[in-house]
Amino acid sequence: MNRVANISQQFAAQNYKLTPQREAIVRVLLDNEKDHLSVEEVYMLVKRSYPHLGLATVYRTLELLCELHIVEKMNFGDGVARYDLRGDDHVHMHHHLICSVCGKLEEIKDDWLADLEARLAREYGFSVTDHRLDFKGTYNTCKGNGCKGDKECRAVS
Amino acid sequence: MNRVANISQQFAAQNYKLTPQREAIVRVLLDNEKDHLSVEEVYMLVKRSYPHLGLATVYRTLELLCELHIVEKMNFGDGVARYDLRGDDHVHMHHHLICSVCGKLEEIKDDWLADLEARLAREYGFSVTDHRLDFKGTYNTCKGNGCKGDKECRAVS
DNA sequence: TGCTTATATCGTAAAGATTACTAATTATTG
DNA sequence: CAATAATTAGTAATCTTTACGATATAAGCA
Repeated sequence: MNRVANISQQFAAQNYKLTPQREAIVRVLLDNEKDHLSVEEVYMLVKRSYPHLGLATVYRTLELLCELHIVEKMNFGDGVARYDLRGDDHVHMHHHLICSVCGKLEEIKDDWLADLEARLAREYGFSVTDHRLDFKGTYNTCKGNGCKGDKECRAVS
Repeated sequence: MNRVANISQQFAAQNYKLTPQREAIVRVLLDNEKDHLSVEEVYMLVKRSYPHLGLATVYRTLELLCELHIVEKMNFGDGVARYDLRGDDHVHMHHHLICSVCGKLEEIKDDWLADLEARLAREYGFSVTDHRLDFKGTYNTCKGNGCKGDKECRAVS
């Protein structure tokens, strides 16, 4: 099924309407699925198709999408919230590689933690609904390019 | 060795001084090692032993401690940065369990990801210097207490 | 000791991100 | 069509963090 129609149904199921503004925002997210857009970035992109849209509407819509578990709100330490589309099944099980040299952020869509989550249930009595796993380090191809300095510690892990 | 003296040496090694203000802040962090204090919380606590201290000094000192890899800056999605003491060896390899019902935040100090990190080096050419792993879910003992509602989605994973 | 220079602090102003709020607009219901 | 509810726009207010100028403290040296 068309993904916009699918999301439209999810809105309707919770008595929300997919207004033109909201649809324009959803389309921007779908068109930039690989990125982790900030509110400001969504705002800029959506203005191309909907020039009149207000910033507060972007905030409200992203919050709503989050409530519906369509997107995930994340923070990578650059001072702004970023949003990541969840899969159709609403799970959000992927990992990030963040390179200290080039700043690249790569996504890995496997779920490597099934064993650990079983162990948490067994040993800690804790059942996992979601997780977040980020690795910080360097790509071998970036080695020797020099480090951007220790200021990177200012970013949030 | 005394941990404050140890940290004092680390300051000196980088030509920084452990001023009375900085020492008061370090002591608050050591006395509350189990917590993940925010700047505001550190500020409140340190005022007991150093009532005259300014907020900007707390920001600057925590940034400095971060630069020296003595603390780790983190974000758990409540809108403020939080700080976590690293071990004496400066590594920061532990995990968090975050309960959606009671809000408890538990730390697990094992390193469960050595295998995955080997795999990243092998398959992705990426060498890990640090990682972050948070699990969201519920403790079995919290089940049935009712959920605080889906507003939790507003928090950053 | 006194002078000079660098470092650190204080208090607050400024910046940036997010939320709150009011009026206006659009849709829905009867 | 009138009345009610939902949504949006625009902006003000809030909150966290950073920047800045003045003051204070410490270190180096004649």
